Amino acid sequence: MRLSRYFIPVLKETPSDAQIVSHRLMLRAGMIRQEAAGIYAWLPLGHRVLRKIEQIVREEQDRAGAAEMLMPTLQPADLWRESGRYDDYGLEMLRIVDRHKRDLLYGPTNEEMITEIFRSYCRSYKDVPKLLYHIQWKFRDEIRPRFGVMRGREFLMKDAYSFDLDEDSARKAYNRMFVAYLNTFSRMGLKAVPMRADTGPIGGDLSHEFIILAETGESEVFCHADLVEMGAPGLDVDFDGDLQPHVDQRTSLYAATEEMHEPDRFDAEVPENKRLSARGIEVGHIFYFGTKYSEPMKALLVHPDGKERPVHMGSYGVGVSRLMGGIIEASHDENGIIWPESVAPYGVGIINMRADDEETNVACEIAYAALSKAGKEPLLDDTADRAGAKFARMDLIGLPYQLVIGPRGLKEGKIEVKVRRSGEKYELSLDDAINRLSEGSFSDG
RNA sequence: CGGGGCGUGGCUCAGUCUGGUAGAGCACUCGGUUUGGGACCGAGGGGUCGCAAGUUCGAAUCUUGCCGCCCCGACCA
Repeated sequence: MRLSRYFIPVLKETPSDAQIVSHRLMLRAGMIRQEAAGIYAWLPLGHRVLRKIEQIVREEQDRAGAAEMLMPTLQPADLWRESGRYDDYGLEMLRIVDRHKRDLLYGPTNEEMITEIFRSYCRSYKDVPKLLYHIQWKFRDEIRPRFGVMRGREFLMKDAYSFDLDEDSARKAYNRMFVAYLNTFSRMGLKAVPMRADTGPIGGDLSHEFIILAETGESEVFCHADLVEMGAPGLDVDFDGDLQPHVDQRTSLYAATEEMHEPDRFDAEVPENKRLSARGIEVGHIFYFGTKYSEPMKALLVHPDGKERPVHMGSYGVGVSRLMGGIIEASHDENGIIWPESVAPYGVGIINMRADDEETNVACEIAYAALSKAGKEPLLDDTADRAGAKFARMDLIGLPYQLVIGPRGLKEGKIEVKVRRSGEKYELSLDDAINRLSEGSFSDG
């Protein structure tokens, strides 16, 4: 993409509304525009990152054996009357009446609808297990939206739903999602720690929140420090094999959010030098809830013994739009965003230092064509702006690598590569720079 | 929803207390000088002062109502 025809309305000054760093940087980098409290338009740069995050989530869901589908944003109220949640959900649910005076709602989640779909087609123990997911916009009319896209009213979410014969088999689905989440967040450059979450009336140990540590996190969290650096199982993990060891390895160490925290246990189980208390951002939540919906909604399976019993379900959410804020919170400096390569809107920023210099233009075009061909998705700054403005803007939008091409360097046959994260600069020939960027032989640390 | 605050060119804000008919910086347009880390000089365009009613000779400024937005709290992917 050429910047001269692209649309990145960067802001020099920080909008007064934004308090936390990710919100500020997203506004300043021209990624989003607020249209109402907690409702945002995604401008081209923000939209590209959103799609990259979404795609990683999708790939890891598919790898874990989940099947993608898409449910509507609007749902009939009757579905929610069946589960009893129409009245329970309260004002957070946005209710809409259509021209026929039928009650609708903008879905805050999809348990009811997926249960309705499942029960329509699945009757036998032979029909399970099933693991379905979709990535869809949701709306929760929060009393008080804040923190930009991290706590908006409208948000993009991946939610998966599992259907199994009993709790034991449901645990296998749970473990698939547990491992898939570790890999998903790891691919985005995040260190996500699974923490035991409240299971409500169901009880048991099958609910975890996936938390990334950041100063601006919404809640306080407590965990064994080793969990943070444990890493993910890896993309070659066998999802049809036994995943329990991966889960056990991470659930055997103490990790709890504020509401689940037990100070005495924390002190007893974690050596003093490993006790970590920090702020955390919840980016995923997995939950086994048994027959909570299948029972009232009559999603029943005939078991081998001929008897009907409600199907056992779990749900598994990832806050896709929230993740963007989370990634920025975890990866930025005073000059702007530092995108991990996997979610960066463009791979390399090419800065044309002098758009009126023929030799410079030619070199930029060569680099642009070569990097495009190599799949590096270059963004070429071909504007007539001054050097300082270009550097500042490129730092702000945080592409992992910058290629600086100008007359001064070209005189010596050199151009400059800057690694955004480390600030390291390399003076290279144009060909070397193109080759090394194409191969990915620079490390962004 | 309780508490606090804000709404004035695209952005950041001053002006409101003490009413006199709207300003600055940035951005934008034109001309010139510049050009490797957010240039400089000159000229110019752009504002129903959130909306409505009221008080007044006169309202951005005072009064009332409404709307929107932000922050703290309770609640949430």
